[in-house]
Amino acid sequence: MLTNSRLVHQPHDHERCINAALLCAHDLCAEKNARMTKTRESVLRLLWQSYRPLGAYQLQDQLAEMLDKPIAPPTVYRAIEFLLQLGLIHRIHSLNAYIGCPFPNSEHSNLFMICTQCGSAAEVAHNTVNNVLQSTCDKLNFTLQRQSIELFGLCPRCYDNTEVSNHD
Amino acid sequence: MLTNSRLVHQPHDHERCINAALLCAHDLCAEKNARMTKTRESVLRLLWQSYRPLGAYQLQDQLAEMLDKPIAPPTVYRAIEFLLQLGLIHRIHSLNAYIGCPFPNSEHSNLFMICTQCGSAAEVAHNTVNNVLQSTCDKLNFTLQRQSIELFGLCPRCYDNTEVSNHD
DNA sequence: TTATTATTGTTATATTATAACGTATTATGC
DNA sequence: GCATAATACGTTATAATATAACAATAATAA
Repeated sequence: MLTNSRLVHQPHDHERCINAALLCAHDLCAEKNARMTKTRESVLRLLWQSYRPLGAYQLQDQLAEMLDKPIAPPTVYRAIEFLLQLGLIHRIHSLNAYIGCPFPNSEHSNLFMICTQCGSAAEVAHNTVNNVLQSTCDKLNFTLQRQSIELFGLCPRCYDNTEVSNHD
Repeated sequence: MLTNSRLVHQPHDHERCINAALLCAHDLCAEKNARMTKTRESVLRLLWQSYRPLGAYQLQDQLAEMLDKPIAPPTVYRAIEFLLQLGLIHRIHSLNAYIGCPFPNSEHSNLFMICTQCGSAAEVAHNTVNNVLQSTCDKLNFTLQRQSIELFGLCPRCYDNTEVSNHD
């Protein structure tokens, strides 16, 4: 199992995560002959900075501030589209929001655990899950191409907080 | 495993399915003291009639035709909201569309197999899948509340058609 | 340098969803 | 039955999300 769950839910030096992700993104672009422009990198950085998925118009606001100039929706959506194509970010459909992918190189489940309390989203890649889904598809003669798994509930931290408040 | 996969992908007397679903919906309403009005029943029928999920504005058009009067978006969204609450329909987030639930009574996976060719969506309830997801959440101390699983690929029929055309 | 391609800017608009408030309908107590 | 409350629907306006189309600019290649 591969996950950023602990990093999402526990304090750590997140600047290092962000920098590593950006480096990795640059490498991937070099490899694929794609251009990591200022706009695209800024969007990727913003998505990494946030522990929870950001909507396109939240990104628009933050990007405008970061680049200190007005940004129109198409600019944001183009950057999103580019990063999605490269697998550097994911779309969370049930939230109409986007988030940085912690392991863009590996085959994975596209599985997210989204906290209904704090909004954080952790990604999980788990072969067992993939295998079960694949075999279910096989049984029904469904040729699986891609998947989107969004789990909602309480993250460890918010669960603990709830417990504490229940003791009041 | 519980699924409507075969019904979705093979010819059959679908009128009977629709009528059974409507009857079942009426029962559920009686049980919960909810009102199955004409508008709500019409929306449910339309969603059942279609083998693929329908968007709110597709529903608006079809509902206007069915009831022979103009229908505004809020009317559609209210009916959708009502039916969602009762578990009679589901929302497919990645499509912004809605579909009738073939087994509203049973606990289930909220798992859909959506054909990228014909757009059909079959629902699957599978304990094994649920268990694997639950245990994955347990491992990461994530308290699962609900889930949305959307699998994309080729349904049996479209896969067969593709095979045939590959022989050309 | 010039031609070519890729990216961004800009304006307008499509698509999906909801807020707010008034009217009509249905259920309930008397 | 009738008054009352609760529920559902009609209507208008608008919010939130996303894309189309074309002009301007920047990066790359010839």
